[in-house]
Amino acid sequence: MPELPEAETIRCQLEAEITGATIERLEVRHRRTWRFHSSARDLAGLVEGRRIARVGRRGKAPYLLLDGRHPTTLIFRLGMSGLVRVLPAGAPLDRPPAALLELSGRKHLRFFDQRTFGALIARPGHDIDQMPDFARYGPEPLSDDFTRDYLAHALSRRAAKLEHVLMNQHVVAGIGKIYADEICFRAGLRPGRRASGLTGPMRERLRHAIREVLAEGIDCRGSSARDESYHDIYGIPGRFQDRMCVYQRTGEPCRACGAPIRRTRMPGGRGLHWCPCCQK
DNA sequence: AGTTGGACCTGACTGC
DNA sequence: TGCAGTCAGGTCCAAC
Repeated sequence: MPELPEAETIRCQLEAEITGATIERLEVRHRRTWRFHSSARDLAGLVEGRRIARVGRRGKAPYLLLDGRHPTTLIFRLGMSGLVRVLPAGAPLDRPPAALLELSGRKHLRFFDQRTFGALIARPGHDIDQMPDFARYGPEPLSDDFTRDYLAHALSRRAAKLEHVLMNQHVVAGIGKIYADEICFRAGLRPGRRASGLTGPMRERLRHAIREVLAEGIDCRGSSARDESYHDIYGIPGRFQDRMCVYQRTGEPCRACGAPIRRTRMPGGRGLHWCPCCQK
C-alpha cells in the first residue's frame, strides 16, 4: 500500500526520469481511473500536449505540474494498489495498465491499479493547497510545520483511537496502516488508546516516531509487504518490510522483548498490530 | 465538526 | 476440485 515513503520514492524517481518531457498522449483504459472527470477524453484533453515542469508530492499522492497557457496539475491518487512504471515505448506488457501516458523521448508511463481505488485527477493551476483534494490536509510530517504545538492541538480534541487519528490525512498527511502500526510501536504507545489522552511527553515521543519511521521508510525506498504490491517505477521492491516490528507479524516474537505480537480489531474491521509488553 | 461503520474493489486465502 | 465466505485498507459518505 503506497503511503508517504512509497509516494516520495516515486516522486523522486519521476523527477529524475520525466521532468521536462511532454505528455503526447494519455489513454485512460479503466473507467474508475477517470471517475473524477466526465470522461476519459475530458481527462486526456486537460493534459495532452503539456510539458512536465516539476514533479511533487502531497501526503501519499505524487503529482505532475504541467506548463502551458492553462497551468495544470495531474495528481496520481494511488489508493490501495496504484503502481507507476516508466519504461521505453514498446516495452512488453505483462498486464494491461489502467492508464498509459506516452511521453516525448519515447518513454511510457504506465499506471497499474488492480483494485481500482486509485485515480488520475487533473486540476487547474499549480497551487495544490487550494485544490479540493488537499485543501483540508494536515501538515507534511517531515516539514517544519509539523510542530509540537500543532500536534498537541490536533490530538487534544480527538477522542478517536490513536491509530485512526494518525491515518486521518486532515491531522497529518501521508500515514496509512503499515506506518501507523510501526509508528505506534516506535513511540511505545498502544494504537487503540484515545488520542486525546496522551500526555505531553507521549506526544513528543509520537512526533519523533512519526518523523523517524517515515524517514527510514524513504531511506529504504518504501516497503513491499507480503502481498508484494508496491514496487518503484523501475519495478524494484522497497526494503522497509525487513525493518517492520509489528505490521503483519501477529504471533511472532517482538524484536525488543520477545512477547508475541498481538492483533486486535479497530472499529471498522481494520487490524491493529502491537506488542502488549512494549506499548502502553 | 468529530465519530462510527459501511461501501467500493479484486485477488489470495480458508473452510466445507 | 470447487465454490462461498473472508480478508486486506484508502477514501468517501451517511447517520448520529
